[in-house]
Amino acid sequence: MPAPKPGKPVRGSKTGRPIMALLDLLGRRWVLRIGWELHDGRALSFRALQLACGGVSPTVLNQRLRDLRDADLVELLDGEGYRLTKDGEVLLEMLAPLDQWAKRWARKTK
Amino acid sequence: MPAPKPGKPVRGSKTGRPIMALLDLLGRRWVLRIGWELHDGRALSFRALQLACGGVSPTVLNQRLRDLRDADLVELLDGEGYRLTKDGEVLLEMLAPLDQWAKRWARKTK
DNA sequence: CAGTTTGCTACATTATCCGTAGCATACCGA
DNA sequence: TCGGTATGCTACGGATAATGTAGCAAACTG
Repeated sequence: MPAPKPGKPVRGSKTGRPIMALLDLLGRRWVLRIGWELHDGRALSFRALQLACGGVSPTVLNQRLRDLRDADLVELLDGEGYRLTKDGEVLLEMLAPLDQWAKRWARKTK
Repeated sequence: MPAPKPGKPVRGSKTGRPIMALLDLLGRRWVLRIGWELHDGRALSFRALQLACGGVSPTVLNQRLRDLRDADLVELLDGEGYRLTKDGEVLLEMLAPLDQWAKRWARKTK
């Protein structure tokens, strides 16, 4: 499955609405987690990122990184490793409050 | 794979950190989309929801709905169909700005 | 020149998803 | 009482995606 692009039909939507492409992308396995590990300008090498994600298989990791790079959310810097782009940072700042929500969730679920 | 719970080990994390469980849940296929279709208190029948999601197979849809119900994000109301719980609404309000972001993204990607 | 680290690929196995068909229950009008 | 329709949902077989292990080629390091 190719990386979702706004304007193109994606899984479950032929209209090309940007939000649909985004939901498709973010809903792919490991994408949210990868973003989470890279937030706040943190750059990680392929292997460090793999480790941070609890040992994802390099196959999927690489595929997701390609998806994210195609979407201009992540970039590979020579000698620095992978890092969020400016756009990627903006997107992930939006997801930051999820951490708080999750903590409340944990308290309630007990 | 069982529905992720805060406090329990999930895919890629054995620590039980709530955010990890949440990222696992939200990263499952169709979860974000289902939430998106149900936002703002909208209740949809199983079949209407299936249609709204572009014809997802009922197998996965049911599995995801079960995940979401286990997480108390979604509930099935007799005669009303599926709807977000209060917690679910709060979570989805956080994701609302994604729509704006996606639109800017679309403009840039052109 | 051996050892390490880099990003990444190959390959076989397993898990997940998909599409279609269909079941059981409940309602609704004739 | 008999379709017809809608409900939530399951069965099943085939397609697709993810996993785990091994390893390669290039760059750097001692």
